[in-house]
Amino acid sequence: MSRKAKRTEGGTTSNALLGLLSMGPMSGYDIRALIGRSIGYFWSESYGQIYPGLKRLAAAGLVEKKTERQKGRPDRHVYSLTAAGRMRLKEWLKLPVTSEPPRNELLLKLFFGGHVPHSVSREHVTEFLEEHEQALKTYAAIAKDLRKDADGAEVPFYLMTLSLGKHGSDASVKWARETLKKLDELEKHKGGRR
Amino acid sequence: MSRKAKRTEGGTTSNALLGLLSMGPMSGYDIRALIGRSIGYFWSESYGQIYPGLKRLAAAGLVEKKTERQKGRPDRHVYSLTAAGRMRLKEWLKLPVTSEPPRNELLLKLFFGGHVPHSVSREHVTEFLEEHEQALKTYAAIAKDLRKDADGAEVPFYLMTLSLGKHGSDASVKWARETLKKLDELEKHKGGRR
DNA sequence: GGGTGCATGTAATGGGTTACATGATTCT
DNA sequence: AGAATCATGTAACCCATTACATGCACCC
Repeated sequence: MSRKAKRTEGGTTSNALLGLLSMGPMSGYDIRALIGRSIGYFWSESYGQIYPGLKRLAAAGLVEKKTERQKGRPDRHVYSLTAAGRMRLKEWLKLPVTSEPPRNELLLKLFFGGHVPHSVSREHVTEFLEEHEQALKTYAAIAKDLRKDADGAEVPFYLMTLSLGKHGSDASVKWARETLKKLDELEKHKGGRR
Repeated sequence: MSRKAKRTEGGTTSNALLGLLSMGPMSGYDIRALIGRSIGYFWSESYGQIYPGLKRLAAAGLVEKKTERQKGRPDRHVYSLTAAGRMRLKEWLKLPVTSEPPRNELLLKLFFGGHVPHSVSREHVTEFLEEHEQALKTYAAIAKDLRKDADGAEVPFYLMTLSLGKHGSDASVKWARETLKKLDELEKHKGGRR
C-alpha cells in the first residue's frame, strides 16, 4: 500500500500559484494584481482561491512565508518558492494538459435560436463580436509592452500565448461578421414559416 | 420583501436541459446520448447533473414526467416540456450571455515554458494541434449530415454554431503550426543562455 | 467627506465530475 | 464467456465565485 501515494497538493490552481511565484516573491494581493497584468486573458484566480491556496502550499513546504510588518496597513505575507516548490512546478509543466469539458453558452443559445426572434441571436453575436474586437486591442497593447522590454528568455513564451489569443479573436470576429450576415439573410428570406 | 423574488430555477444546466427537451420528449439517458450527437462539441452534462436537474425541473413545473414500464430494463422516465417550461426557455434565450472567467491550461503551461526543455512545450502544442485537426474532421462530418436532412428551420442555427467550431479550430491549427516553428527556432538560436 | 487602493482572510453557496450501486439484454 | 448497451440514480468530493468582515491611508 504505498505505490506513489504522496498525498501532497494537486489542483491546477496550486500549480498556477507556483508558476506566478516563480516570477518572484509575492503576497496574495500581489498575485491577484499580477494576474491582471499578465495571464489575465487566459487565466484567473479569486482571493477565495489564492489565500487558502497559499496556505496549503506553505503547509506542504512548497512555498515559504515571510511576514513584513507595516505601519497602518495590515502585515504583508510574502511568499516565495522553495526548492521543492520549483521542482513541483517543473514536474507539473511536463504533465500533459488536461482538457476540461467544453461549455460555451453563446453557442448553446445560438443553437436554440429558432425559438426566439432573430434579433435576439443578432444581439448575442454582436456582443461577442465587440468583446473580441476589444480583446484584439488589448492583445496589441500587451504585445507592444512586451517587445519594449524584450530581454528575458521568457518573452518568446509570453508572445506565443498572446498569439493564440489573437488568432482566436481574429477567427471569432470573422465568424461573427459572417454570422450576422447569415442572420440578416434568414430574416429576409423567411417565407413560409410561422 | 417581494421585488422580483420568484425563487424558481436558475442555472445554465437547467436551461440547457430545457433546450434539449425542446427537441422532443426524452429520458435522462436519451439526453446524454443526444448531447453526444449534437451539441457535444461545445456543451456537456454528466448524469450527476442531468438526473437531479430533471427532478428539479419537474418539481418547478417546467417539465412533465411520464413513466414507461419496460420488461427486463428499468423503467424509462420520459420528460417533456410544459408550456411554462417553453416560456422559461425563451426568456432565458433572450438574456445576455454570461461569460465565465477564462481558464486555459495549455496557455498556462506554455507561459511558464521557460522552466522546462522546449521539447515539453512542443509536445503540448503538438497534442493541441492534433486535437483540433481531429475536431475539424468531426465538424465536417456533422456538417455533411446536417445538409443531408436540411429541411428544418433550425438547421441554419446548427450550421452557425458548427461554423464557430470550425473557425476556432482552423485558427488553432494555424497557431499551433506557427508556434512549433518558433519553438524550433528558439531551440536553434539558444546561444548564451544557461 | 468620499472614493480608491492597500491588505488580509473566512463562510456561504453553487456548480460540477467521478465513482459507486444495480441489473437485465443483446451482440460478438 | 465477456463486452456493450440500456437505464436509473446517489454520495463523496473538488473546485470556484461571491459576499462578508475589517480598517487605515491617501488623494480630490
